[in-house]
Amino acid sequence: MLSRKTKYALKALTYIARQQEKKPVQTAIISESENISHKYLEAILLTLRNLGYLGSKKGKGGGYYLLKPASEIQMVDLLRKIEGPIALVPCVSLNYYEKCDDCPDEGACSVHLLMIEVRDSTLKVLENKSLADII
Amino acid sequence: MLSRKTKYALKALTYIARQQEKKPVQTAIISESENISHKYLEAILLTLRNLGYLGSKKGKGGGYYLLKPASEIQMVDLLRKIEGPIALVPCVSLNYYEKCDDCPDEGACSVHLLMIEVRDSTLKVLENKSLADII
DNA sequence: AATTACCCTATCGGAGTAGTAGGGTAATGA
DNA sequence: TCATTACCCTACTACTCCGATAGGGTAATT
Repeated sequence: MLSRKTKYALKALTYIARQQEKKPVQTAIISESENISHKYLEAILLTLRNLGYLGSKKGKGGGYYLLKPASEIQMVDLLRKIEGPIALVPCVSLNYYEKCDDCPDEGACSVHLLMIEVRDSTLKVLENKSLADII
Repeated sequence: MLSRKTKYALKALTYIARQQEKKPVQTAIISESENISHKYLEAILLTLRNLGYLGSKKGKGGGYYLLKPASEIQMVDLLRKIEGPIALVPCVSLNYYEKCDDCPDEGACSVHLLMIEVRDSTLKVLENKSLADII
């Protein structure tokens, strides 16, 4: 299941990306439009900024804005950074790999092999999606 | 992420399905072979029995056994019943649908549309997999 | 009748999530 | 300059779920 945090991050990014002008968007506006708790959204936007997706401008007329064109923001990267692994079990994760403490042999594990297939099909979708695609 | 419960359930089922003879398999044997807490496994096997996947036999020489051929046990069904929804957000779940409290219009939600694609690609994998396929 | 193995209830610590509280700091415009 | 606006940061809390444990009860074999 996708966390609310990730969902909010996606919604906020699409909201910002949808703006015609490059003007910064205020957090209050996003939180009202998308029905997200204002303070909670602040924390998320801050994360997105620290990840290099957003820039911010303080003072009157300030807010958040995209640092890259929406077409260059890939869904896979975003989800991995906010949500964590794409894979459903750590032992098939490409970016967050962890060995199972119980499995002596991954190659012989039926769950392992099944989850690789699931992971790959999910990746296929996410690797071909940018922020621009979902606006 | 897949819960340990589901992973254990899959492992237990494959273990039972691998037996040549139709003889019942004891919980103790499964828990030792697959490194699963014995008591916890008991609860899982009980669930699988109540779901109609397994039968059980008490007394000496008892244990659990498959009620259906492995080829008729579909991964989608199993995962849905043990783990819950396949979808990553409730609003795109086919079997566990729930409306988002924040979204006024699902059709306009970018997250919604993206997650439908992810769900469908996952389903495509799981719908073509039976227990027999992953042994 | 004793053994074996299934069956059930209750409980618990730990981890993570969503959200709140409250304040601080920097940069605009007037 | 100075007040306003809006970003920035820390800490805390209520809540839920998960994996696991404890301890016993019951039914069916040999």
